[in-house]
Amino acid sequence: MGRSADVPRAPRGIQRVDGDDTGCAILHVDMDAFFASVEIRRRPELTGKPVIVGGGVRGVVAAASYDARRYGVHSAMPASQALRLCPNAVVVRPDHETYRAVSAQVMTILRDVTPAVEPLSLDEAFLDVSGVRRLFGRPVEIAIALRNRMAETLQLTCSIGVAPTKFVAKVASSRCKPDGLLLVPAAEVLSFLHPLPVTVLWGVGTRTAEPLHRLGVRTVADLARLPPDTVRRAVGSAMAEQLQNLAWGRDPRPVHERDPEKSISSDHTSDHDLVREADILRELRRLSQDVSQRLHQRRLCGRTVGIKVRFADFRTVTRVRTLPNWVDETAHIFDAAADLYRSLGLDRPRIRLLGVKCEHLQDQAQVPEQLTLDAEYSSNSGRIPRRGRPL
DNA sequence: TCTGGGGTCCTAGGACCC
DNA sequence: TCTGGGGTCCTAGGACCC
Repeated sequence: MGRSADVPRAPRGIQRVDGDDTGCAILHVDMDAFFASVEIRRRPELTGKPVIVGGGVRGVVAAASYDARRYGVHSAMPASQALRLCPNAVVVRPDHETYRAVSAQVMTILRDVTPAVEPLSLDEAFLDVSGVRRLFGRPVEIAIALRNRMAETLQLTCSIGVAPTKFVAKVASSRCKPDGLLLVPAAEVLSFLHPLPVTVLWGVGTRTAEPLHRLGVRTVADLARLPPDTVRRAVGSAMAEQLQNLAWGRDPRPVHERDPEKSISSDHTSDHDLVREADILRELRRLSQDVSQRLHQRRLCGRTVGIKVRFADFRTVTRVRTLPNWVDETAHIFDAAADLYRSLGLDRPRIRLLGVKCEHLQDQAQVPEQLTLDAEYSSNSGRIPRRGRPL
């Protein structure tokens, strides 16, 4: 079947390929409405329809096709609200296994160009193409070839930003979506960034935007020109320095492969609030088992176990405990989680979400065997030396 | 309107050690 | 008798990102 002609052509995005791409070695590749596009590819009858991936009693939108976005639907929006905005949307339950498999194909295509690929999530990655110029041509030529390759072999569209730094490349890809390609030449970085809203900066979400807005900061240029002391007082010193660097186009972070994972967690919002302790403990055990399985898959164990409890009123508490031993078995993780839960001393709680996590991760091979033995652990259980705040 | 699930990083205070 | 300063680890909460 001549499928390449059937690539869903939502509105074609901005295409800017002219200009000097010398020094623009960073590409940010972002698949368009990834989960939704994968679902539409699997069920072509959905082409042209508003598709929402997500849903559930208390669910949110994980991805929305561009036909759904026209109604104001966007990811992370409560599904109930999305359906009010777009009652004729087709709601599809997420199928993360398939998304992971397609994501692996995407990353393979990227790594065919260069090993310098840094995945950010299933549907996004940075590439540093400075080392493959002789092999594959200028950065813009590489970006064009990648977009063609995605369309031909995967029947999926992506948007690519080409720029001198990661941050600018990422902003560029977000400004040309969907199905776009945007080059930001080195000489034009500031004229590109400065008119944009300050919220495009990495780290400026709704909360950080508040003090900035109070200072009259609306655009990246406003922030760039503010005295550093003023920015520090508004957002703290670490954040201030980072934001002003980004605002002046300074972003020396290299493209590198992912760091090892630092934590593994599993949490779940129940369709209906949990109130009975037996139900709560059953859920903690299920989550502990999930965390344990993923630790085993990665041949890891952890030394710190934590829980998260979100009440019906959305108030959230977390508790963590660093154990004397490394753990990876369900029973050990659950024992610690249940102990932490009981230490909260809750009286008839209404709980909408429970979570379990493990951190301080270490390769199983590097952990002395006897430290994970059951006997040793259980003799400690419940009498773990505590520091800091009593629970 | 009613808020998922997977993560990372930062802050601030306290304990503890040298 | 009064009391420094640096460094590390631990914990709770929160902001942010996809």
